[in-house]
Amino acid sequence: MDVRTLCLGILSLGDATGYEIKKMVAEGSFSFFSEASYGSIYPALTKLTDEGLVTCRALVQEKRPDKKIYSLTPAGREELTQLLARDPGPDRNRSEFLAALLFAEAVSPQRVQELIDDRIDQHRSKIAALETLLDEDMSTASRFVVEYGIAVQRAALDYLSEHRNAFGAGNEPAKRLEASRQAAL
Amino acid sequence: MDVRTLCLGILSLGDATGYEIKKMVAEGSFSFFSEASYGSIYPALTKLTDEGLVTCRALVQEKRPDKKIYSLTPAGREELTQLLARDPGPDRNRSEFLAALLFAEAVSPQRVQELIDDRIDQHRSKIAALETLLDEDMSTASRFVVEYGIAVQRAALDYLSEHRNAFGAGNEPAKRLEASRQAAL
DNA sequence: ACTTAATATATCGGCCTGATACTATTGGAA
DNA sequence: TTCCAATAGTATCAGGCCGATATATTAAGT
Repeated sequence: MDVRTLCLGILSLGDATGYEIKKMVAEGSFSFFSEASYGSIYPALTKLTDEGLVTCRALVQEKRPDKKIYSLTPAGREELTQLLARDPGPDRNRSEFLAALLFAEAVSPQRVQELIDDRIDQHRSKIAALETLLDEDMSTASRFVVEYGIAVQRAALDYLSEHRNAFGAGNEPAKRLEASRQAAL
Repeated sequence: MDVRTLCLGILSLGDATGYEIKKMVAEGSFSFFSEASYGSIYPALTKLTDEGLVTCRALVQEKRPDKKIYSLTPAGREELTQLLARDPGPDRNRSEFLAALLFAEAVSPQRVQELIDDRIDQHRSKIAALETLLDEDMSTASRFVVEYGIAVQRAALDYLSEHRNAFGAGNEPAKRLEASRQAAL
């Protein structure tokens, strides 16, 4: 999902500033499945305004920098509906941690252990943060997404906890692999 | 993890061509946690060659286009060790599917149901594909990563199966949200 | 007194994706 | 048998996005 669609979607839930959108994708329940930087949010908001899909009103603040509050227009809502009608693409998971484990031939078993234990702590923190988000009067969709996130994080945590001793012996190096073996690697 | 490091890591497991590297990240056990396009792999390989971290030998084939087989040099292996010594960044999960659910106010319950059921099928396929990869004489690390992937996919599948009827009634729209509520959204 | 975090908008280099181009062979469907 | 799709390969490019950085003010912690 590109940042343009993400902004449209977030604004469909209520007005917001660029700064608030960034906070929502970084810390809110969006944080589990999306990301976006200022470098993409602000230009997207500007472009959406030019296209008439959102409107912007400036709010002058005395003790803070001025805010630009964006609102979805009917045309924007229509555009979002069109965008959401398409089949969503597959989920994408990226993990430097898992990559490091796969390439860890040169890394000591102690270091691997440390990496796994750190990751276990991080999953615990993430789960705690997601549980904080749970709230009795949150929407069905929000609850669904947050609980989904918790379930997945917990599965990772459990797997790591149960297999944290898997890397005992050394690993065997490889030379030139057969093509048939490479796919299974 | 940038494509440069990814190539170095894959080549540390055995020689490969750009085409093979692409196949491994797209279909092999790397597919669960990383991705890379030709547009990044080929330039990365060229640059790594220039830097002396990999070497390239051309293999002329009669009935196929010529191959360029890349091998890691000792300097490349050293560079990889340096790169892997840093703490891995956090995992990143992106999901258009979850986003679509959150923004689904305008979408019919029937469509939501369809979306969830499609996703359930996709998870089943992915799990089956990962299980195919499992092999008795695969390395400890590969097994760990693939099993991790299966565990996570299965958690998602289970959650979806158990909550596929969660979206019964309509959702309530929102106007301007309080900042304190937005974080919890 | 000093530094860190939070509030807020904005730009930019460079990495990366997705699409596309080009060529040739093999396997299966019509 | 003929044709199409998939496979095997390398390669480029427009445009999207991240991460870092700049700027400025205030609150709070040390």
